[in-house]
Amino acid sequence: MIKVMVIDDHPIVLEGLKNLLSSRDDMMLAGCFGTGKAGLKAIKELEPNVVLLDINLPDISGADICRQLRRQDKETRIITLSIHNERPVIRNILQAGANGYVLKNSVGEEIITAIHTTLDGRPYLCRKTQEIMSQVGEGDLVEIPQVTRREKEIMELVSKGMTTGQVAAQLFISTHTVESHRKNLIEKFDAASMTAVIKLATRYGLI
Amino acid sequence: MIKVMVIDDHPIVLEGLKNLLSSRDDMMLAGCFGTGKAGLKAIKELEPNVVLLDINLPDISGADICRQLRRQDKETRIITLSIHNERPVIRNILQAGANGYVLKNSVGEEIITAIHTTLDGRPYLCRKTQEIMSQVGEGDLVEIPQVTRREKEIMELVSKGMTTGQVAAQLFISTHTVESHRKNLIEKFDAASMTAVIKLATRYGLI
DNA sequence: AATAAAATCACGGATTCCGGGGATATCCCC
DNA sequence: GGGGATATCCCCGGAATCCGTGATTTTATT
Repeated sequence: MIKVMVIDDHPIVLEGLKNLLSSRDDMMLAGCFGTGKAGLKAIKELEPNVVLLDINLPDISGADICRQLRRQDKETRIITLSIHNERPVIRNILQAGANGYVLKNSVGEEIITAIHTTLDGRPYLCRKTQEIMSQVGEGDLVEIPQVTRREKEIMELVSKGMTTGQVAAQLFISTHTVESHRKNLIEKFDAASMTAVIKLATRYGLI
Repeated sequence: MIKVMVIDDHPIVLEGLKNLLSSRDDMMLAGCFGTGKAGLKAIKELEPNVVLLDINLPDISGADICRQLRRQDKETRIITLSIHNERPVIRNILQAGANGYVLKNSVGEEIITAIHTTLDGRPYLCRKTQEIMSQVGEGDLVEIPQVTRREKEIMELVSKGMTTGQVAAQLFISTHTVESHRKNLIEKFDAASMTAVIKLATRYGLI
């Protein structure tokens, strides 16, 4: 019996996956969680064979969750779910230690296949994802930078249109500090300006 | 026999819809097009009963296509397809004259239901969309501004991180002109800065 | 305990952005 | 033909941003 855990903050997706799993008699649902924190804790306790993980959770990024699990040298297979079909996003999560990537508009069958394939020790990408990854070209060298909690916070406020001064006031820190973070972000994203950073971050689902 | 036309620039989606329609004997495919321009022309000639329209086409925005069709007082039902599940996007396209809105991660059944419902003269929103639209709150008063071709161009270049001067050089226009466009965009989006504009535009699928 | 990473603060100068004006030419639709 | 939308161009001043360079403190991780 395969123990499957689901971590996703969308109730509808959760519901759908529940139904999918309960229709199979070789799998069982080992828990449903809506946040990364709760999910991580539960994985340690319940030790599921497979985790279906939404990579856009409110608290922790999917990549971070993967890294934390891999650091503990877990055998748990991680199949990531996402609506994002951009190369850098996919590669980023795979590099972080995910075993599979399935777009949310895939059919249930693909998820079942993904579970079996990853348990066999092979990675699994859904149809559409395979297509995307097999195309050579443009966005090839783009890496998704690792942003810190604070930097993410800064990006979110800046993307709302707040100026450096306003962000500083909101976070009770100096404008100089905010400027430092902005500079670091521009450098990390290898962007020409904060505007470009915001576009990339939005597109990659970081904010 | 219901004549259904599909306008979508994603071959995979096109393929899926083709299969879906060919499996029904009360519907027929009245043409497949990958651009708004080709689609609009074809609608005038073929006069389909229903158009399945991706709202993010490379050349013309989905909302513009709806408006153009509605201006001609066509009876054609328009069912829009999209991956975007944001309130403003949905409301915008419905206001432009669409009869239905179906998220791309919906099942084929929903599309069939959408076709029948809209032909009965009623609007149709897919399950998820209904949920989103029935939630009251936050993004309620947000309208998606109507941007011109030129403004869109400016947004795209700015979002790449180009400065006003660089954009002007690229487009062979004066920096003053670029500044005017930026100002107009900020005003149209009711944003505090260009950064916020880019975020909104990215999120709404405008760029 | 030691090293690394993240977060904090600081200065100065060149450049850019934003908001407030105004002006002209073109195209499309009624 | 007139009105409206679009695209183009111009000016100015105050504010904010970007970039280089540097440093301190807090917080993990080993």
